Amino acid sequence: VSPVESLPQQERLQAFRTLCLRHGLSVTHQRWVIYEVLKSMPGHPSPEEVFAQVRHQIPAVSLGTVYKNIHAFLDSGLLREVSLHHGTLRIEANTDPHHHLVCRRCKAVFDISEADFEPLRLRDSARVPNGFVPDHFAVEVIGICDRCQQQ
Amino acid sequence: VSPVESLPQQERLQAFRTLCLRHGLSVTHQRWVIYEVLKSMPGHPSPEEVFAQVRHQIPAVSLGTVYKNIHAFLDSGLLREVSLHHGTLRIEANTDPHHHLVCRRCKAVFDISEADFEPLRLRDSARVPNGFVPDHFAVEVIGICDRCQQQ
DNA sequence: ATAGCTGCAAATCGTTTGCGCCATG
DNA sequence: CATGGCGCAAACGATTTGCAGCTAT
Repeated sequence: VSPVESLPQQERLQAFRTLCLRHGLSVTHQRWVIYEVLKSMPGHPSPEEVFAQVRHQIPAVSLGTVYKNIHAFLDSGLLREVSLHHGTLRIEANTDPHHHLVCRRCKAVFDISEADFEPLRLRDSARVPNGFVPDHFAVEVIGICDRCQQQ
Repeated sequence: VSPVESLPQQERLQAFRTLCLRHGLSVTHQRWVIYEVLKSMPGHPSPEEVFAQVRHQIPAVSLGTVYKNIHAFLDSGLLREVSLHHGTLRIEANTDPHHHLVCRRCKAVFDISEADFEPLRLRDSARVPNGFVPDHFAVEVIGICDRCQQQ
């Protein structure tokens, strides 16, 4: 439970107003409820899952509104998506061990050799969920590519 | 240019036959062309992009066949996809610095604190594409989760 | 006031599936 | 000759869009 979530609703709303102001978004009832739902859901919800929850509080809400608001949050940088999501399947034809550089703006992906990293490993103290057996690491270096830099 | 790509076509085909045998796939003309196209394309092609290329060599090929073969490659482990692809957008509501554990089989995602990793960094010798400005790392620990383990 | 947001319904896009025919092992 | 793969077309699920009325600033 993060400190923000334990604040009374009044103060959470105030914090949300500030956040929206900073990110250039206006504050609507739907947007506020969608944000609260996002923050309260465990894991990494999909738009449909968010919609289902929001519906409990605003029965007339539309799925389109949920999508529009999620994009408002992502585009303004107020929230992030879990992983680059091209919306389409991408095949990795490079079978050499390597990782990826991803441009935050245009989502272009570049390869970078695994040998370019200092060895990566979990601390001995790391607490991994029960019984999860790690196999390998996939690293994304998020940043801005040359082209996008110049615009 | 990988060594495989520079072999004459005859030998590449032979290598492909071996690969298919090892992964339990039969060898068809379409499958072979799709594989060659995948290997020859720079970057991380989408099914549509592959389809467009394959069409140059087999005008009557169908998009469905491209999808089926891509899945044959992925399911058999002959190739990988670039990144976990839920097929749906996932929102990251956790704003604490953390990384992800991803189950290869069911694609479930768990959070793991950034503090659980030994410090991650690029070697000084690392060669990053011109002008790419790194911002932060996103690590996925790929493996098998408890539930999937037991099935 | 006015620019932005909402709900609705239709459109679009990526992907999957069912089927009758054909190629591979 | 038996199984699996092919092309085709229809189905499907996720996401986007256009629009007319309402709301926040």
